[in-house]
Amino acid sequence: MKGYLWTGGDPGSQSTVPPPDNGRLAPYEAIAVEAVGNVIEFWGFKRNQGRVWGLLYLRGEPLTAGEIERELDLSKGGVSMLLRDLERWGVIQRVRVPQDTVWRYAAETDLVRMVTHVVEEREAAFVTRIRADLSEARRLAEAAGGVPPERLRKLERMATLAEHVERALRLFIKTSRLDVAGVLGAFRDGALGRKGDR
Amino acid sequence: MKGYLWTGGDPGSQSTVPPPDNGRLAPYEAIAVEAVGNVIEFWGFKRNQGRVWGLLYLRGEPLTAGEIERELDLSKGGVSMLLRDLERWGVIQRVRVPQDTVWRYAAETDLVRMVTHVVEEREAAFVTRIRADLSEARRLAEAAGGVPPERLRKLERMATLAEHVERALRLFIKTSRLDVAGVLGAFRDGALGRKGDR
DNA sequence: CATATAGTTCAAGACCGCGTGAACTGCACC
DNA sequence: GGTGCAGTTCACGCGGTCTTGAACTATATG
Repeated sequence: MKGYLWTGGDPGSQSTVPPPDNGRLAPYEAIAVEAVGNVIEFWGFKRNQGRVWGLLYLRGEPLTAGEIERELDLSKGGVSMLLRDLERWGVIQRVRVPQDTVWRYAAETDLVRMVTHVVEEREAAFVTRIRADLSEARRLAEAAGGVPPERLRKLERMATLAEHVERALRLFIKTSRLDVAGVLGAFRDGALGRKGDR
Repeated sequence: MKGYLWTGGDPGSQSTVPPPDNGRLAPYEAIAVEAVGNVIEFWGFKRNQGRVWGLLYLRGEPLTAGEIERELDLSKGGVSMLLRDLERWGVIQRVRVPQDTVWRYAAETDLVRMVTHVVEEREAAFVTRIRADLSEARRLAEAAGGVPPERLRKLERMATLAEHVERALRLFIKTSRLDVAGVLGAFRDGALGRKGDR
């Protein structure tokens, strides 16, 4: 079992078997949370980052680390790191409820923006690099001499190809942004008691 | 060392240290091959699948498994599996040179088509599934009753979002295809002594 | 100041995918 | 039939990533 909250607690009170994990997530919540987890993983982040954000978003009200830990069955340390990441990305916000001592965390609605942003950076940089490599290869090949022109043509073609993919990629991101903008509008008012400052 | 060709061979003849891997790949070849490897890995395939294809494409003429093994410093078994995969995807072709007993492998020019194809399948199916999950979650939530309408709205929004991402994705693939088509045309004649039958 | 709880950090370990290399099959040639 | 090489299959191990859990710091409370 993972829980780590009641350090000295007597675990035998509720039931002998570790309570089957997700403390109390309603089935529909579990599904939704997993869905977000999958999406986010798909885009190259950690699954659990998505799950945490999903939970926070769905719940609407800020949760404490302990609650997240329990609901999502994660370790204390893990939650801490996940929250830090998400905060750095700007997709959750750390809030302090009046006269309460613990931090709570609330979902920003910018998950999409973050994803497209990061993806943009990552992918674009990557594809650009590839292109550069291929140019370099062609340069080298030319310099070396004795390389059949046939091959030079191939290298050139590969580079061109990369260029085109790059263009398509950028277009995708832009489109995705635009296309999603409308949704985001509606989305935005779903944010709860915090201002969307970023 | 990886080489595995001369089973009973005396490895001491050439030099005491294992010949520094990539048998004879020209620097420019190495770069190009790695570039393809990176791209392909980026799209969720195995890096070495890309490297193999890259080598075959660049070389133009069909190579034997042994040659690939040596040039790319892979194991016999590995090469076999990689080639099988690539052949299944239809991006390389197994050819038998007249009066020669070994198989040789030649690059098809359809790498791009394959990538977009597979990506299409994978991603689209994936995103679709997410959407389905989210709908399901909403259904469950409604059925369960007692779920604040606030939440229902959120679930709905997530689903809508997924839908939009899906649309953008499809568009991307289509664009990429079109955009790349021109290049492919030029590409195509780069294929050597084999018919582009598929 | 002592104690308890919230939060952070990081080494150790679980987990997973890939490639290796050995055993095996198949085929050709002698 | 036997030898040798091309090709396939698969259990194992290596290397990477993610998570855990314990030690540690910070902060509040009596």
